[in-house]
Amino acid sequence: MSAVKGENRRLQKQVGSLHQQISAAKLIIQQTKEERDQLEADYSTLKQTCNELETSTRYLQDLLNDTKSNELKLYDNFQKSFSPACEVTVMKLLDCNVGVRHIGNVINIVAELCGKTLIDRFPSEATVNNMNDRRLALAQKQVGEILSESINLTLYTDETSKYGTKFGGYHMSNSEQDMYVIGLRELASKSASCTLDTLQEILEDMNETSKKLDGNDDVGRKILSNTIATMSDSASTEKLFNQKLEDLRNKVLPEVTEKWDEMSEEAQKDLSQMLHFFCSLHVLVNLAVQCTTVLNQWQRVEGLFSIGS
DNA sequence: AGTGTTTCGTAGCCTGAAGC
DNA sequence: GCTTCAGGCTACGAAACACT
Repeated sequence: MSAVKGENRRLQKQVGSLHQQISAAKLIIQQTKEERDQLEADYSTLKQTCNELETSTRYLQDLLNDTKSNELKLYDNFQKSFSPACEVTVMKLLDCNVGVRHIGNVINIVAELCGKTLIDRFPSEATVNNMNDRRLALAQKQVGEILSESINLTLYTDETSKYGTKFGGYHMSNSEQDMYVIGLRELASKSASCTLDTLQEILEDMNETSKKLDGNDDVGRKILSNTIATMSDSASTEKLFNQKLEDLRNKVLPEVTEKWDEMSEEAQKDLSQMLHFFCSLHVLVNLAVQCTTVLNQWQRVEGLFSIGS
């Protein structure tokens, strides 16, 4: 009996020892796992650093080659397009009001000044025009981005006729008083609905551009919801336009405002409220026209009296 | 994706005449 | 000598088209 007990104790000891060994093994496995994770993280960091260094080396090598070489290559024959640096240069020259027909020559002349010779080709007028279209699209996207992030926007609208064609100008300013042109479009008529349709068209275009470039298709609605005031002339159509704009904005507000449903009715009403300002220049112009007519009349009467005397 | 060419209407520069 | 004005000229952007 005592032998059995002794054997039992021995076995229990062995089991205890095995448990200790298992725990130690588990600990080692855990430590190994942690070390492996750490090594993997280090490897990833080193790989990233290595890639960055390779990129820097390539850049410096290109820079060195460019410095050594007298040749300037703007066109990539493999990709069949001009380099991004060339396109940026063209856009900068267009910003300086260099005519599209002269861009190529300007690049050539400046290259000569820097002791470089252009190889292959430089952008033609048609290519510059294409780049200009892309420049405008980029500008539209940038304006859309800025305005959608701004608060307290004011919308300025005005219409004019030129050689029988009607045009609408749309501008916006933010709380820092920075002014942005968002569109100058041809209008079918100066009616309020047509003016509003064109504004919606402009916002939709901004949406499309933003969507194509970074997948954001909410720019137009954000700009509309951020618009809290309008400024226009005193034409009756403008007053109707303002009303229609408010209606449109009220439709959009619940869709883009966070926790709209949790807001009190009063808070919702405050957010929906818009301010409308009207330019009085036309009143002054009309006054000046009337004054001129009266003064001419008076001058004529005075003249008659002088002749009479 | 880019080139070359043409057409159109417009804006702005240049120049000469006239007036002060 | 300066300013203003009108007319001519040039360059411009935009669009269209055929082509590479």
